[in-house]
Amino acid sequence: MTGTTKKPDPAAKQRMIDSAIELFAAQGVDNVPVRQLTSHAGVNVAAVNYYFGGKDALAETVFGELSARINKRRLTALQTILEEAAGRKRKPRMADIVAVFIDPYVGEGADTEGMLLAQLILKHRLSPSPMTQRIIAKHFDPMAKMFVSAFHAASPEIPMKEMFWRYTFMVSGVVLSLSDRGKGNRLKRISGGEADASNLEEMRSSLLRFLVGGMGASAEKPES
Amino acid sequence: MTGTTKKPDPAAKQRMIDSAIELFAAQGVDNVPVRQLTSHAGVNVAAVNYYFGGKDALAETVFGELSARINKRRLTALQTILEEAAGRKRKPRMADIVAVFIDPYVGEGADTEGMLLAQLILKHRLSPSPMTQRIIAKHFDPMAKMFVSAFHAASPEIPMKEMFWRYTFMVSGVVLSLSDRGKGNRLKRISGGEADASNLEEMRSSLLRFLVGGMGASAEKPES
DNA sequence: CGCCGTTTCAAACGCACGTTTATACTGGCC
DNA sequence: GGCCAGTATAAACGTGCGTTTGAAACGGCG
Repeated sequence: MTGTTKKPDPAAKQRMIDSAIELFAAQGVDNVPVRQLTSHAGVNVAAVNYYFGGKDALAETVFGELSARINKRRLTALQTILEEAAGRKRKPRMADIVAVFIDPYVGEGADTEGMLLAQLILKHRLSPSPMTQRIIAKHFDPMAKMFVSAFHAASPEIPMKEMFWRYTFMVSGVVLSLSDRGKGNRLKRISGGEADASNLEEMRSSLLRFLVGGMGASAEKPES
Repeated sequence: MTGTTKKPDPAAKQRMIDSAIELFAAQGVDNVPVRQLTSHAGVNVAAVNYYFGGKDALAETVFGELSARINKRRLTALQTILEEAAGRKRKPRMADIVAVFIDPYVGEGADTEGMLLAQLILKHRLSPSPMTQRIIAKHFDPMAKMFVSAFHAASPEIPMKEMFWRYTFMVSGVVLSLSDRGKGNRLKRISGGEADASNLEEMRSSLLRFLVGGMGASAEKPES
């Protein structure tokens, strides 16, 4: 026999999580066969069931940690902005709030994390499952309400109902735009190579302008 | 034997197309097993291969007709707007162009067609295939360029590159927001029932305001 | 050493799906 | 009536997937 052995491998579980993060982010959970994941992690197929109880449970672990981490950061950042505005006796700035929202997707060092987050939201929108439902309800629904009221504080003349709509548009715009990389790359194609969704920095600044304009737009019927 | 016969059924092909439109729009191509489709159309499983050559080819037929129809309408509407603006010696109105873009999704009577269109774009974004690639390249890429230059005509101070970005954000926002119906229904949940993406009329007017604000936003760094 | 709980592994299972096959039936035409 | 191109049908096929199985290997411990 060759030297291949069956030694217990204490780091196996973590390697599976790391592989899951990388592959789920790049391809989406449903496009990653567990065999690809396990071979990428250097682990037997059965390991994912042995350690996590199934592919879905592994995804829940990964998404759960990600969501907690991201929304904790967003929560404190949002509170800082609101308190600072209250200290100045002024309204919070739209652009600051939008930045807090989009930075997990397109901020510095968001590369893998941002895509993973986008994949979670996309998966939940396209085929909501009990697993995605739990994550969204626990981590994102409360955050969403805080964002909406922060937006409302920044532009109080816009009704809350309208803000809920705009929040939905914003989430959708960010999440799906972020997925325009790799093969498809429509932005790059139609722009003749001028713009490219792989350029996160550029995407961030364009997104910021676009979203600030949209979130703060007058609630009257647009005419010109 | 019962009265079930095997008579040739000349309308079978059309019934399959109708069923495909309805089911693909509601569930997405990949979530419609051919057995569901054929039983919905009252037809044998093999019929889709016999008449179309496969599920993918059936989808291409359906999407091809849809895309041609929609973009022909959009093209003439866009030209009317541009000519009318030229006649007035004024810039075209942002809101008019945005309306032309979103109406296939959320305009009057867009219900099934809009969802079907959204499913096509979503499918192409999430897993581009040769089939979706053909449809997009033939019907939508030229249209996209016309939209971008129309937007540029409406707001010439905004660079073309920026407009390509914003066009991507717009497409993403519309398409993914439209998918927030049925089970998930996040908008309805977080808004406490105030807003609901099933209300197309309301969605249209909110979208219009949001997108006009975003597409026309200043290209300078936002500050307040 | 001998045992035992834990971990690893190759193989197989069960299922859902798109597709193909072989056969049976139909209606029109000579 | 007899043939034939076109169509309809049930059954089977092949594939990719997540998961399960049963046995083998390991490491710590008495």
